[in-house]
Amino acid sequence: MPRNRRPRDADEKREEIVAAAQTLFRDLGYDKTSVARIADNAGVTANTIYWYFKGKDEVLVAVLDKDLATALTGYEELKGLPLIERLRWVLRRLRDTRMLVDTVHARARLSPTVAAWHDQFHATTDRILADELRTAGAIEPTVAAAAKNITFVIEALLSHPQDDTTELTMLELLLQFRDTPDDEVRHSDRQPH
Amino acid sequence: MPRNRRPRDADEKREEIVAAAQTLFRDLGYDKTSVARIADNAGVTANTIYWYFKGKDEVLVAVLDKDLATALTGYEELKGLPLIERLRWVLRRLRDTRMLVDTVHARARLSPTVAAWHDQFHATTDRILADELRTAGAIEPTVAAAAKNITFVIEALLSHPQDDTTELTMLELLLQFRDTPDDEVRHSDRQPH
DNA sequence: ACCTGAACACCGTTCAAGT
DNA sequence: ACCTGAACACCGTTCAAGT
Repeated sequence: MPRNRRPRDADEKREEIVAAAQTLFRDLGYDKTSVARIADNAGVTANTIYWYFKGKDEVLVAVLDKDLATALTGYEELKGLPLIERLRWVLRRLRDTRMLVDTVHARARLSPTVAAWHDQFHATTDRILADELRTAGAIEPTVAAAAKNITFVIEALLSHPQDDTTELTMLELLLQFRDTPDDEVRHSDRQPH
Repeated sequence: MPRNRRPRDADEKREEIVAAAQTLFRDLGYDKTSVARIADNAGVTANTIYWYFKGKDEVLVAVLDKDLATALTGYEELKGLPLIERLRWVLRRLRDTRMLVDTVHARARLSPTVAAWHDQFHATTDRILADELRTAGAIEPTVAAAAKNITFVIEALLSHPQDDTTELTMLELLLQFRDTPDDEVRHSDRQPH
C-alpha cells in the first residue's frame, strides 16, 4: 500500500482549526469570533472543536503558541542589529496581533490554561531581554527590573500606539545603557543607594 | 408641602446601579458580572438597566468615572510625599481595581464609549505625570515620553504584580531624574541626536 | 417618567448518536 | 477515532405594555 498517504490526518484538521482561529482572532478579535465561526472556516461543526480542544481558551493558547514561535524565529534572525532596532521590529511585527495582548490579560483571569501560558510567556521574554541588556553592558542589580520595564512598555505600546519619534524616545529612555558603544556620555559608576 | 422630599430619586437609583456594578466588577470581573446580577443587587429588573444606561459598557464607564474621581482626590492629598512614594500609593490603591485595566483595554476595542473614556484617561494621566516630572527637574524633550513610560509600567504592574523591591527598582529606573534634589550626579546637557 | 414580562438572537459547551 | 444534530443554560438587549 502507498506509504505517502499522510499518516496523521488528525493533526492536520487540528492545524486547520488553529489557522482559522488565528486569522479570525486577528481580524475580529477573540470576543467577536464565535466558536461556530472558527468551525465554519475550518470546514467542521462547532461541537467538533471540542473533540480537538477542551474549550475556546485552549484554541487561543494554540494560536498564541504558534504566533510566539514564529515571532521568536523572526527575532533570532536580527542578531546583527542593535537592540533598540530589534525592539522596534518586535513592535511592528506584533502590531496586528496586538489584540492578543489584551485578550490574554483578560482571559488569564478566567482561564487557568491562559494564565499558565501568560506566566510562561513572561518568563521567556524576561530571560531573553535580561540577557540582551547584560550583553549591552547593563549594570547588574537592576537588569531584571529594566527588562520588565521594557516588556511592559512594549506590551502597552501595542494597544497604545504613539507616533514614531515618541515611541523611539520611550525605548531610548529604557535603554540608557546604550547598545551602540560609539557614545560619549557614560555614567556607569553611579551607585544605587 | 414638604420640600425635603428628595427632588431627584432618579439619580439615586442610577447611583445604586453604579454602586452595585462597582462591587460586582471588582469581585467577579466584568465578564462574569451579568447585567441581570447588577440589576438584582440594585433591586431592579435586568431591562431596567437599559432605561438608565445605553448598555453594559456605559455602566462600566460610569464605574470608571467614579473610581477615577476618588483615586484622583486621594492622589491630591499626597502633595507632600516624594513622587516615587505617590506612585507606589497609586499602585497599592488600584491593586484591587486592577481587573478594570484589562477590561478597559479589551472593551475599548469593541465599544466607542469605552474607547473615548480610555483616551481621555490617558490624556489626563499623561498631563499630570508630565507636570510631576517637570517639577521634579526632568529635562524637557523627553518628559512626555518618560511620563508615558511610567503610566504604561504602572498599568502593567497592576496585572503583573512583582515583589516589593523589584517594583521599587522598576519605578526608580523610570525616575532617573530624581524627585529629591539632594543628589549628586546630573547630566542635563545631554542632547538628543 | 419609570419599570416590567416576555421574547430575541446569540453564545460556549455537552451529550447521545452516528460512522 | 472522528464528527454531527439537537439540546442546554446563559448572555446582552429590545419592545410592547403597564403605572
